[in-house]
Amino acid sequence: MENVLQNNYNLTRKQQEILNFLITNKDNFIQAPTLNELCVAIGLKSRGSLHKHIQGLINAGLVEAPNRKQRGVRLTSLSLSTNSTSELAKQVDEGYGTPFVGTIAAGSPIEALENKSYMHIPNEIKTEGSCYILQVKGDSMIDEGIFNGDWVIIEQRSYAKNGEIVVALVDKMDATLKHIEQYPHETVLIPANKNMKAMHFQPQQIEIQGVLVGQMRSYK
Amino acid sequence: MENVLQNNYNLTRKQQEILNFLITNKDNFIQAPTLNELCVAIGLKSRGSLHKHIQGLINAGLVEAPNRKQRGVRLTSLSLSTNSTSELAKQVDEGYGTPFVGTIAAGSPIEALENKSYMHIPNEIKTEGSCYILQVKGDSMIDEGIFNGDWVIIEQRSYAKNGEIVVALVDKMDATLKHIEQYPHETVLIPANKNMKAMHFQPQQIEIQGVLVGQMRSYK
DNA sequence: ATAACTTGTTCTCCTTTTGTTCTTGTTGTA
DNA sequence: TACAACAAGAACAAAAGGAGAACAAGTTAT
Repeated sequence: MENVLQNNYNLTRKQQEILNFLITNKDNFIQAPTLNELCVAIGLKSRGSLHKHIQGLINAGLVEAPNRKQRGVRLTSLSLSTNSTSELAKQVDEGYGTPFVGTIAAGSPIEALENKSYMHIPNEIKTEGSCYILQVKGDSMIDEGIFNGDWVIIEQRSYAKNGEIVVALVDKMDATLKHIEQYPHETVLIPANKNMKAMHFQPQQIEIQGVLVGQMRSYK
Repeated sequence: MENVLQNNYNLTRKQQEILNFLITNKDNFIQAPTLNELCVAIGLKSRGSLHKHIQGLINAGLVEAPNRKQRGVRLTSLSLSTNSTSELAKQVDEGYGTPFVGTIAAGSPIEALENKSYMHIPNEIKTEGSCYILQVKGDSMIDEGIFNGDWVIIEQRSYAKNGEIVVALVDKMDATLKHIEQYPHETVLIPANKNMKAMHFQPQQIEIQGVLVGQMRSYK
């Protein structure tokens, strides 16, 4: 899945990611988020690092944060009204629910649906972040209790901790759902199926497209 | 669409919190609350501290408190009109969802929650019939991909086909989630766990309380 | 009416949180 | 190799928040 945002400004990738996060989650914050809260939500450990990105968004007029006041980061009306708003964000905002994107099978690209549809899923199996749903094809995660035909809820995110289950894009070609272990010189994708072996890659071969946060199954 | 908790640009976090409290509880006070009452309600020990926040709300025109008169704190028409949509309306509008009843563990009665709660689940994992949700304790269905802590959606029903997964009440005592096989002179409950054995009962010992129609899991 | 009590107000002193700026180091790319 | 993007963390000042004392104006009880 490509980046859902169109780049109308000279934003860096990270700035774009943060803007995307702010737009998709603007209704999820009771109060305008502080830098620390955003760090946690986005996966940064340093306020200082985040601040630089926010500063870039402020310069672009997309975000405002009262100088020196401790009142959090807010979107400007500009960023809310321009077409820089991602399709995904718009749809979530309009109350369609969580987008059901398509199917994921080991060794193939994600197969998108012709007509995107939406499901209303409980908050218990999704996160504050921007989430989407895939249907699983195959048995590569069977020991983890993820079966052929199950739906998985994925938080859109480009990083992961070791051991998390991720949607990984291999060589910009094949999408797959696996446990991930990332080391400086190697990234390992580990299926949860006794009959399958872990696969080893160069870190740059792997692009994380999301992290598993929930799962559903129908017995009908 | 927006609720009571909407951000006001000029307010600090505490001011916003207090304003939210006043709005959501405006009908719960017989008289306008005093500073001391608000301290108790909000969790402050010092009137002086609270007064500073109230002063900020007064300056913002959102609250009024007759100067020096001992009349308590009340909302202005401004704050009442700009925040008229209550969260309650939202809940009524959306319906209550599917009841979350309690937990089910092999070999124990269903443990009901004191405060029943509700989840909104997608139609894909429930049926037209009346459904409820249980949280699974234990590993008796692990080979079926139902893990400890998973939620299961149960259609309330007193009969089942052979092979279906049911909530079965054994001897009017213990509730359990198992595959069921019903024969004229015997009812068998079959766990989905290689380490556990099927259990055989007289038909009259078993009472079916529902049939599994869906399952959910959180990886948060 | 007087005393006792409430209540809003102001003040000082204090801790925690937050935004900001820096330096250091890593990584990916032209 | 050089450069931009990015991350982590230290350090700092201002803002936000909290406790409590003191006081004056109103209210209540005796």
